[in-house]
Amino acid sequence: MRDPMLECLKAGGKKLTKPRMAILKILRESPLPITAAEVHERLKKAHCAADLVTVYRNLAMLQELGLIEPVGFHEGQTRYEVRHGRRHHHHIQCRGCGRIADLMLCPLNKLTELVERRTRFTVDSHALEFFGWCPECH
Amino acid sequence: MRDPMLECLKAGGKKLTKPRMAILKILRESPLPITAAEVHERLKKAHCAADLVTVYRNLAMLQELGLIEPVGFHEGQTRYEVRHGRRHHHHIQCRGCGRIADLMLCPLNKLTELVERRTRFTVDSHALEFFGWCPECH
DNA sequence: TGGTAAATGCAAATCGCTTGCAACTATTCT
DNA sequence: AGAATAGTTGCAAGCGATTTGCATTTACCA
Repeated sequence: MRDPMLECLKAGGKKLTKPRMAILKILRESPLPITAAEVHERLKKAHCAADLVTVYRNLAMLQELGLIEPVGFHEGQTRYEVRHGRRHHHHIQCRGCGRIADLMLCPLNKLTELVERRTRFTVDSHALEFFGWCPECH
Repeated sequence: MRDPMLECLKAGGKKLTKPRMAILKILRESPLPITAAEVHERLKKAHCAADLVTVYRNLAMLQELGLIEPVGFHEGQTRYEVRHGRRHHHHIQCRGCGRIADLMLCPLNKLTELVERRTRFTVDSHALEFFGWCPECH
């Protein structure tokens, strides 16, 4: 097999069903975080249509296994992005057209320690998104 | 008058109604970001009950005027926090009990320029939240 | 004080997401 | 290969957060 994501699924006692494989493929092919509705839409286009409920259930499961990560932009819906094999990074979204771009940087490695010292929390993860205007929108 | 928030409302052609003033008071008295439902609840307790719809409409309006700011923790609901007169800062939320704490720091002043150079977006704002475990939860 | 634009409350609608359940299907065990 | 079974799926219904339509009320400027 030799596919770390599939191996992780097996290790978790998950079955490699047709809808699941199609959903995973779509997630892996998307360079940017996508919503459940978008996954569902792309399934249709790829003639592997699965129910939207199935999409939600698989997204939840993949997130639990740590294979995908939620990304939020205050849009009223959650986007997801594959984690495996991709470097930790953040995003910027255009306030005009909603376009999202990857931001291959993270200034927080050093800061985490400071946050832990100040708050006495154990920091587990963080979310960082930028908002602004893309070249086309202004 | 001499209240910058009220002045901003007037400048926007907004009326200073009773429900609105009560909502504003609650937001200003909350040291941490709160949800629409929480505002609504506290209105009741303060015997200034207003409809939940009114709360939502006012939150949307205050956000448009830039007087309050949304804060998201992937909770399925949006929290809001007064901006005026408070220093720019971020938050950390406990994955166990949901408790939120202020984090009076922002490592992004310098970074914004780099982001703009790299993406060609004009950066307008950013959101940064930390997640972890508070002392009580572990 | 009256006129008017804005705001409110109520009911109903919408949206993103979750749950219950009966019908399937990938895997595992003979 | 075939049966047993645990995990999955689709459909219908449910749910919580937020929005919309509309008739009624209210702040506030002339």
